[in-house]
Amino acid sequence: MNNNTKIRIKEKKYHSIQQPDIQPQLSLVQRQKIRILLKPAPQIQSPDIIIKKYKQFYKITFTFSTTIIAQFTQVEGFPQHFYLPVCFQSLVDQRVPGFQIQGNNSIFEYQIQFQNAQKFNQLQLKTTLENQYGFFQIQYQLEPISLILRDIEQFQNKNQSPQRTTLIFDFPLFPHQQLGLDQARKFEKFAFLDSPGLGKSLPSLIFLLDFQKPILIIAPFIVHQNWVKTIKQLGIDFVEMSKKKTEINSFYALQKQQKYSLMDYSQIHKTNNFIQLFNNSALQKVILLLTFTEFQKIINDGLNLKLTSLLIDEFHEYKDITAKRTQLLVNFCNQITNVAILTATPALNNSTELYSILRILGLNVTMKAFQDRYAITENTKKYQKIIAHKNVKELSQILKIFSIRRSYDLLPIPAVKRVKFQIMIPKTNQLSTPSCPALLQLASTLPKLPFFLNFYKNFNHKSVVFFSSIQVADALQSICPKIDGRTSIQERKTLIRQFQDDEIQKIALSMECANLGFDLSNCGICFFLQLCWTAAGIVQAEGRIRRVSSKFRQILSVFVDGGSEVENQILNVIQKKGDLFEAIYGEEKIELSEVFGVESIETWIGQNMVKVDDM
DNA sequence: TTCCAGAACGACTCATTCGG
DNA sequence: CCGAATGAGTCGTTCTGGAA
Repeated sequence: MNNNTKIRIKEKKYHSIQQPDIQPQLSLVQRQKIRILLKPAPQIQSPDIIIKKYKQFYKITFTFSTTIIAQFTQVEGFPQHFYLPVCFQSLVDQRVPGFQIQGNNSIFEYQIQFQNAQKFNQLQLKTTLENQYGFFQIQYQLEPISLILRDIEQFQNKNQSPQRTTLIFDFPLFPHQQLGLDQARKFEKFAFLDSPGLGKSLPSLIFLLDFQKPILIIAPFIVHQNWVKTIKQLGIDFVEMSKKKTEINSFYALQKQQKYSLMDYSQIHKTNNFIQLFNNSALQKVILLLTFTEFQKIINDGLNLKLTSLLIDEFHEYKDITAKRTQLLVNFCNQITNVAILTATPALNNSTELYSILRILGLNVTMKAFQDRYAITENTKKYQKIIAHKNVKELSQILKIFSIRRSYDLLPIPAVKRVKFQIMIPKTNQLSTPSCPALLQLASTLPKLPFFLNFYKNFNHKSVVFFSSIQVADALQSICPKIDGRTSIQERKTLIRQFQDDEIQKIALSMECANLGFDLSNCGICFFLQLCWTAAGIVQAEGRIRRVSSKFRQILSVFVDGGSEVENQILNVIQKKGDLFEAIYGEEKIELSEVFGVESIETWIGQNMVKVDDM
């Protein structure tokens, strides 16, 4: 038996170790309904913080001497600890050194008393809370008392000895990135929901670095390279130890305190005493880059990661709260204090998709309560279908507290011109409407495909074609290179590089693959030969060419239209979904401005598509 | 509930490298 | 030189998302 064999056996042993799952036993109080009111309070004097447990309720008292009481009665749907950070934050903002909470289960009444009444008056406070947080439209439900205690404890700690040190990095942030970071820094858990291309990764990483803990990054494998790049950009010290396999695998755990080290799962295997390393508080400077499955493995191995902070990239992959992986993440996030969520498409289809974001951020309301409040459902024969949204303004206000979303208007990126490109198809070619959705996409495409292929063969401008069925991909292959689910990562990179370097003029991209991290800023025209089912998908796809680094002032987004019924159906679905986006974030809708024929496309391009450096 | 497509992964094969 | 270890590539499975 040689040395290597020994190591392998050791690792297997380590994997079989099952650590007991230690879950804190929370002492629960009954949920109760409260509503927020403001009224003047009598003057009280007492300097100490007292937390007393009675038979039926807890009484929590902070510093006294105040003139305002916020009373909470009759609330449904939200936990109290959800608004407590907000209260705390508003107090911190107003430089109020202390306040009081009095809670009483039996009479369903809570009180928060603010100290230092001279600095603001009742009206001011009410306006501030209303304007900033929509405080008085939001209704809350009480959480387990231990969570309230935890929040208060955190608040105490923060005020007495601020745990958070703000790190300064040389790398300059855009103003909007700085703004996002500033808002995030008021919270322990935060969601970065900016539009694609606005740069979410840097601020979110800095946000977590502040906490001085090991950082776990969960991201799809394909964007790992981007993260390595981001981390390098920050100028964080780490040492490259090996150049085997791929670039990703080339960073080994560096067991020195002064430097950050970037690791991935394969290195955990290679590090025998990883558990000891990770649990050692001295090892705070580790950034662990994982795919979700690797993360799952680590959790199953029983590795204690409770002292880490977590960053979840492309969070829309976890939006189904019933999915196993989402459940796992929610449970894990409840045990740790610092979480950052990143996604550019928080709500693709309906408002309930925002639920898992709020769960990760600490909301503990049931799915049913959330759905009742924010979605309109319709009972079909077999299942409950969500057909529309309601109370979106309120939901939007809640989201604006714990997350930040900005869209393109912040940046000097090219405007987008969306047009319809009409292809006339002989009527006999139209297929009957199939029942299966995937076939629906295909059926809408097949009749126009020969015409488009013929057109595109002679189209001599740099452009991208988006498709969604592999059959279409195979057809397009005869004209230009394509990237779909079957293309390997290496191949994708090569193609993208060649396209950016003008070696290839035309390229076909699958809508699904286009979601992740491609930068095609050297191109100004995209064709949608097929559509996906969501407005956000289209924006994402356009986002590949519509970037800050783009060489164009205006990009052309062409919807290839065969004029069939099916296509109109799909477009309707997309536009309906766009409404939700607009209602929550006030973003632009997908609307087609003009109908172009073959000649008018050429003319328009000739007149408008000018590269910036040609001007 | 159904179906299809894609992502990720494990199991497997095959070729190459390494240690004794 | 042989067998074990390692790496690359392929195939099938599982899970998820999306529509009706």
